[in-house]
Amino acid sequence: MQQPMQNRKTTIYDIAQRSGASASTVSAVLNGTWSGRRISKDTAEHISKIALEIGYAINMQARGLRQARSGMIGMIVPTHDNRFFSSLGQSFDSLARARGLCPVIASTLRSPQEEKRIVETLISYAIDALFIAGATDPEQLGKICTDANLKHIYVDLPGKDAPSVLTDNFLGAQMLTRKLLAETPCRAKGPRAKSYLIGGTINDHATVRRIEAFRQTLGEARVVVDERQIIQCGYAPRQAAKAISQLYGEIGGLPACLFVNSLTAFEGVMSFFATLPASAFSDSAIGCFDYDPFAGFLQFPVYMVRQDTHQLITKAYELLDHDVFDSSVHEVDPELIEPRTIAIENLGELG
Amino acid sequence: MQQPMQNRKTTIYDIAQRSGASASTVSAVLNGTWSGRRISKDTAEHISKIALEIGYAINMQARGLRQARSGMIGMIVPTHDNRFFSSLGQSFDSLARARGLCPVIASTLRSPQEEKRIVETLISYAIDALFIAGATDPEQLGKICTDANLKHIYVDLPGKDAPSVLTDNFLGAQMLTRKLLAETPCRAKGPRAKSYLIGGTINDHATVRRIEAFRQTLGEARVVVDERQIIQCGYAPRQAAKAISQLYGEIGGLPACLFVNSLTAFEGVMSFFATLPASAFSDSAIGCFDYDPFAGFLQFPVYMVRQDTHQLITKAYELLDHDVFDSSVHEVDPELIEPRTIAIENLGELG
DNA sequence: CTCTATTGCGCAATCGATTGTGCACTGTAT
DNA sequence: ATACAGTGCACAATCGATTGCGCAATAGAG
Repeated sequence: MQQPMQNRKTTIYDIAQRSGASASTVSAVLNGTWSGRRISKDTAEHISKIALEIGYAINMQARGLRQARSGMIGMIVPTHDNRFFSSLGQSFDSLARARGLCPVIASTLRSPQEEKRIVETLISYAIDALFIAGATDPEQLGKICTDANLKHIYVDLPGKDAPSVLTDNFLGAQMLTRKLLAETPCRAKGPRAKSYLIGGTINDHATVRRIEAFRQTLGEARVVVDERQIIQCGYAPRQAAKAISQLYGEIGGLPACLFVNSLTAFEGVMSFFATLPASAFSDSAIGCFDYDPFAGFLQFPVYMVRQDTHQLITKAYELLDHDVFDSSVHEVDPELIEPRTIAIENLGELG
Repeated sequence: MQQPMQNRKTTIYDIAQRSGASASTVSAVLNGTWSGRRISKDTAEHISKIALEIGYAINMQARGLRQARSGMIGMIVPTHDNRFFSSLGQSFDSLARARGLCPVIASTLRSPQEEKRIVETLISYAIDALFIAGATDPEQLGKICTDANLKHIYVDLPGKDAPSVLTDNFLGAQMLTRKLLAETPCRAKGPRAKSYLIGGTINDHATVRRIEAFRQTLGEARVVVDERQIIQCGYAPRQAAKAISQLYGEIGGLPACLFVNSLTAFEGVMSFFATLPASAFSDSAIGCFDYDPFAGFLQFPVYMVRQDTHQLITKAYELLDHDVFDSSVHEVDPELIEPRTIAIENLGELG
């Protein structure tokens, strides 16, 4: 059936020759516009059959050039190797393919130069839309997209010039803080009786909202939070390890309530915790914003907030479909995960 | 500087007009072949300046159409949301961009139909090469790639028609099994004194090699392994949970030595472990092929094997660069990670 | 001063699919 | 028989960059 080994790939012209029809007819048949072009059903079926036989595959670059679109949709993330972003990526990928688009996920490594380069590259490939998930300089990217007339949607961070889909970080942090306060053994005295939030940076909108909720929730419990209880050490495990170690030294133990602001920071915290005796945790309630299945099974209970990545991406696609281009903000509720629970799996590993 | 808002994007023809040069000259200047085409340095600089001013961005579809290449490189993985594959993805992405290629990672969800569709799609976009990491039907994909004249390299699974880069699964499993045997408390009696391997499927080459090593290493210790000690329950957490629960019932506790074949299976195992008292683990040595930072900090020690994803991808790119197209197999050593260790981070989160 | 090299660059075809337009033919109403 | 509407399809331009080829101008040789 297949033709042996032409070095050149088969084109609509090859099919035109074999079928006796013109290239435009073949094109119309293969892209589904044939009835609109008043091609007879017989012709259409004949051509389709030949295309199948010789194993025709369309050249998307040719189509894209003509149509000034590519059928690809892009998303930028800080890194792939992160539970949250890879989960976003999985949903992005599945939903893109479900609507016939080719997903392209690129990582920026949190570098403003890289994220600019990447977006420009994606624009050169004429992607049909861009999801911006994690950007150090959203304004810069927004301007580039606008100039290039590229639809873009912010995911997990708010943008000024286009719609955003966010986790309700305030709600999540509020749930987590309340839970931690409720579960705190309350035996700790002095500086150890305080609550601490560790990890993240002020540049990050999510972190800002979580801190607000942390403050307000503690305020409801008539506790005043001072600056030293909010430890902004970034996301890197190493920094977090250093920070928690220092705190431990300063207050002579773990605080009654510890809110870790990201999984990567929690990795660092854990590497310090590993040096402590089991008894060190008995007076503390520990929580983490973001979910990891194993983190729920440590020696001590860890409360976690799980963002609904699938819903975030689903909403983002809905905004695309409905041609929403204002700078509206759409929030998705996260979920509080109790210790020793395996959360419902993402699409990936249902097998 | 920027022109206000042309609906159409600027092309080399726009630059040709403004500079007084021809489109072919502009093209040569912008793609770097100008000295080969004997364009003067003055002209080149003049054109480059104009291109910068009006914010020209090349149309990669036009270039790709003409050159029958795209400047994109593809990789297929089962899922994004998996520590191993997302780590592969991160290295793939970084190294692609380092050599000026646009990375495209697509997930197959372990479906033969999907993986076929995806590869065909990528071929339609004229990707320059494809890394196949995780495929249920590698032969099928190999044939498609060969027919399309597409360079492909297998990563983490061996292919028959192209080079493969693999973790030395035998070595990894041997290291892990030896470690587990050395660390087994040896107090368990009867059926609980045996060693068990749980997770994975026989269809998977990695699993096969790991089982071989498990068997041989136990053989060295003069232990015969029967079929029931190798529990092939797939990768899904749920299946693994069921399997370990059943085993626990059958042998009246945990085995002296438990080799879990993947992180996802280990998630399922953990969800069962969470129902057990801490004392249940005292007679067992537990290990997992694949690494998770939190899994190292559970109530009991967990020995893990960490695959060197960066090296796997680096080698794969080297094979591309050196035009290796035979079906040679290249192995990369994994690393045994002791409990309570944070392994060296991947590129992603160096911050 | 003529003749060949070399320099510098433009012309036009090309990649493969899409799409606006128009031609030929059939059927039908007048 | 003439006109008119529909049917079914082909022609050729087009998207934007690349590239083989060739022409003009200048430089240097004799």
